[in-house]
Amino acid sequence: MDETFRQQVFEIIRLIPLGRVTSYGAVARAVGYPNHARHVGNALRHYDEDFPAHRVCNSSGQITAGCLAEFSDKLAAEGIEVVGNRIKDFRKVFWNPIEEL
DNA sequence: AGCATGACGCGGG
DNA sequence: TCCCGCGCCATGC
Repeated sequence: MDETFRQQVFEIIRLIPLGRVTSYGAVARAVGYPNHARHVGNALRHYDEDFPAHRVCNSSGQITAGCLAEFSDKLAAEGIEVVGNRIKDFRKVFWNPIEEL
């Protein structure tokens, strides 16, 4: 994917409010690429210290295996509980980028 | 050009 | 809800 795609993905994710989360697919739709959820994930393979990548999970509220430990800690620090690899009350804390445009 | 892969999504059963 | 299959699409070999 091109650089602008990544820029927009990062931009949207920075907008996620503290204590809320969203999904790869939702971000993809928000930047105008409805069928590129996988690429959103790819764009997130590297990010800065302060970047809230932990606020992004799949459409069913599950955290990807490799980042489980790190993400659940950060999420817990923001008041979001993680049970197993799943975000508790996902529907409640879900933030939809589209509705915020 | 063909095939596998991946921080994914969705509809069915 | 869980599990599965299929769709999706850039990338790399």
